[in-house]
Amino acid sequence: MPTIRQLAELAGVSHSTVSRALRDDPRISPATRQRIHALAAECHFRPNRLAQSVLTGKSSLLGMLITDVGIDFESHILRGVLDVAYSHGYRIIVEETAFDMPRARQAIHTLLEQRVEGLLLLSIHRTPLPRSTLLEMRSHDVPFVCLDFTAMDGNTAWVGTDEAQLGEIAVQHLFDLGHRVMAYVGPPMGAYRGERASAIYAALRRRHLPTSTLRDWEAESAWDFAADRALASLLDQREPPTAIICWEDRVAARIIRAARERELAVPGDLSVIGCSNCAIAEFLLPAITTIEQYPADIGRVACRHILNALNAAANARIAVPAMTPITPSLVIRESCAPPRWGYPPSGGFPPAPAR
Amino acid sequence: MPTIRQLAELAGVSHSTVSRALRDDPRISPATRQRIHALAAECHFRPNRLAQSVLTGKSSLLGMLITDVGIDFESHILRGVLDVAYSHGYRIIVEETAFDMPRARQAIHTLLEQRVEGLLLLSIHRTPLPRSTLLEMRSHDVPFVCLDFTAMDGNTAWVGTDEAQLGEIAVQHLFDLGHRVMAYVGPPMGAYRGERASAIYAALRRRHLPTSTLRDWEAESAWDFAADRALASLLDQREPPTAIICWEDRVAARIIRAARERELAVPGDLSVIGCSNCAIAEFLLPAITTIEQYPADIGRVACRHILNALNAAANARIAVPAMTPITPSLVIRESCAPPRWGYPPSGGFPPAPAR
DNA sequence: TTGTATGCGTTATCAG
DNA sequence: CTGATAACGCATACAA
Repeated sequence: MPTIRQLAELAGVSHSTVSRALRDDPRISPATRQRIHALAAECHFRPNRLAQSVLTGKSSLLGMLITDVGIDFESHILRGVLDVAYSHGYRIIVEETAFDMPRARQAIHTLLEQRVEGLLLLSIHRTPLPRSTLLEMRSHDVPFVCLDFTAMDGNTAWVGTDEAQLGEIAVQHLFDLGHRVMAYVGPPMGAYRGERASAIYAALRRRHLPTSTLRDWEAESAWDFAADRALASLLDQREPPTAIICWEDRVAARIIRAARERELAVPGDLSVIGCSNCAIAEFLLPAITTIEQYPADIGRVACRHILNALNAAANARIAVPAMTPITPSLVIRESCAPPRWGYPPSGGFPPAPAR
Repeated sequence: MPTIRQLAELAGVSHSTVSRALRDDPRISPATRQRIHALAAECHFRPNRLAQSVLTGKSSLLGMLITDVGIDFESHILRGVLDVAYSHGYRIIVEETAFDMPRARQAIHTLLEQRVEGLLLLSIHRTPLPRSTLLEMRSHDVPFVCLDFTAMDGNTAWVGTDEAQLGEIAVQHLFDLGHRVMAYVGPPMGAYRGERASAIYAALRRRHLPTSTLRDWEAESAWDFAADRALASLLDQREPPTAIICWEDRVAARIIRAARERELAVPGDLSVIGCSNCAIAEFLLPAITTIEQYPADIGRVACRHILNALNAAANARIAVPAMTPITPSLVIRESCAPPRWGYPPSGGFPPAPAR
C-alpha cells in the first residue's frame, strides 16, 4: 500500500496536491483530481487514518465497555450503539469487563491511549459506581455515559430502562386482570439491580396491595436461582400470589416450568409476566407476556448523547449531563389471565392450589 | 493531557529521555525514571497509541464484521474473539453489516484505513463468498479469517461448526433411541446455511433411512417460518417422522409449541432436537435436547488464527490458510425419547397421530 | 491551481 | 546515562 508521497511521485505532483485531490478540495483542477483518484484506486491506496488522527486530534473512535456481550440485553444495546455510530462515521472498540473493576479500569486506560473520543459504560459494576470512580472518570477529558444500571448520581449522563414505569406497567396489567396478590421474583431491593424490586413494590403500595416479599432469592449470578424452591416459598404463604412478576424472561421461563411441574396451569392457576422480551419468549407455550425494554434504543440514545457532547465541546459549550430513562412497554401474550377465582373471592381467598 | 514534550519541559529533560523513562529503558537512571513516572501519573499522561502506531506500523487493532450482534450465536462468537484479543493486547473494532454486501465492503475499507492488522468476517454473506470478493480480500495485505458460514473455498482460513459431525450426532442420537423416520426443519440444501441439511441427509442415507424432505420451508429470514404449517406438512406424509431435527433451538421451540397445540406430547409422540443450545433451552418444559456448537471457541480459535498469521508474517513465513471445524457435542435434556411404537412396528407403521 | 515548509506525538539512531 | 535530530503519514498555512 503506497503512501501519499509515493502517489505524488507516481503522479508527478506534490504530496499536498494528492492530499487535496483525495479529499476533493475544490481548489484542485478536475483533471488532476480525476487522475489522482484513478491512480489511488489502482494502487489500492487507503489514507492512513491513524496519521490523520494524530494530526487532527480526532480519532473517530468510541470505546464501549460491556460486561458480557453474550447476554441478550447487552448485545442488543451494542446493536443500537453500532447503528448510530456507523451512521455518523464513528467506529466502536468493544471491551468486555465481566464485572472485574480493575480490568475495566485497565480497559479504560487502554482506550484513552487509543484516543477514543468518548466512552460508553455498560454495567461495568454491580453497584452504582463509587464516587471516587466517577471523579476519576471525569478527570479524563472524554465524555462518557453510563448505560443500564451503572451509575445514577444525577450528575452523570445515564441512559437505561425507566424502572418506575416498568413497575407501574407490570402491576397495572395484572391489576387490570383482577389480581390482588402479586409477588416479584428477582434481585431484592438494595441489591444489584434491586431498582426493579423497588419500583414494583412502590407500584404495589400505591394500590394498597400487599407486598409479598420473596425471601429466598439467593441467586449466584442474576439468573442462577432455584425456581422450584422460590415458587414453593411463595405458594406456602397464607395469601399465595395469583400472579408473579419476574425480573427477566429467563426467570419467567423457569417459574413457568416449576409451576407446571407442580401441575399448576399458566396462566390458569398462576399468571406470570417477564421483562426484557427475550428472543424466544414469543415461541413458548404459553408465550410469555413481557415488558419490552428497547435495548437497541438505549444504545442509540447513549451513543447520540456522546456524539452531542462531542459537538457541544467543539462549540465550546458545556455538555449537560442528562438522565435519559427509556420508556418500556407491555407485550401482551399468553402467560397472564384473570385469576381463577376472581376478586374479591366471596368466601375469602381460595385455598392454596394443591401441591 | 500533556504530550511527551510537555512532560520533558516540566521535568527539565529532553523528550527522548521521557520516552525512554516511560518505557522503562534500562539506560535511564532509576532516579530520573522514578521522577518522570511520578510526573506522568500526576499529569494523567497517557501515551498516544495513534502516534506510536503511525511510527511502528502496528495498530494493535483487529476488525470484526458481524451480521447481527443481537443473535445469540454471533454475540457468543464475539465473546470468544474479545477474550483472546484482550489477553494478547489487541483491541477489536466491531462493525455490523446486516447481510448488506456494499456496506460490508465499505466497512472493510474503513477498517483498513484504520490500519487494523487483521480482519474477522462473520457471516457477512448469505451464500459462500464469490471468488471475486475473495480475491479482493486477498489483495489487501491483512490476514483475514471467515467465521461460521462465510466462505469455504479451501483456500481461505475458516473456522466454524463441523456440520458433518453435527449431522452425525443428531441422527445417531435419535437412531439410538429407536427412531427410524426423521425429518429436518431448516434451510434446505443449497440455500443459505444449507450445509446442515446436507450433513443430516448424508447421515440419514448412511443408515439407509428415508430422507423425508420438508418442502415448505419458506422462511423469510432464517428464523421466520410458519411452524404449524411445516409440522402439518410433515405429519401428513405416509410415513410421518417420529422425530424432528431443527436447525436452531428457536425453531425447535416453535415446533414443540406447534406439536402441543395439536395435542401431541413432546417427547412422547414426537421427539424434537435443536441446535446451538440457546440460553433459555434448558429452562423450558420439556427442556430442549440440543447440540452445543461452542461459539465462543469458534471466536477464540479464529482470533488466535489471525494472531498466528501476524506472527508468521513477522517471521517472514507464509501464513497457511487453515480450515478449522469445531466439533459440536450433544446436550441431552428432555425433548427426545424413544418413539411411542418402537421399531419396527409389528403391524407396519402406526397411523399418523390424530390431527 | 499547485508546491514548500511545518507540525502532530511518538520512537529510534546517532553522538556525546 | 542523556540529548539532538530524523522519521512515520498525513494536513494545512503560506508562498508562488
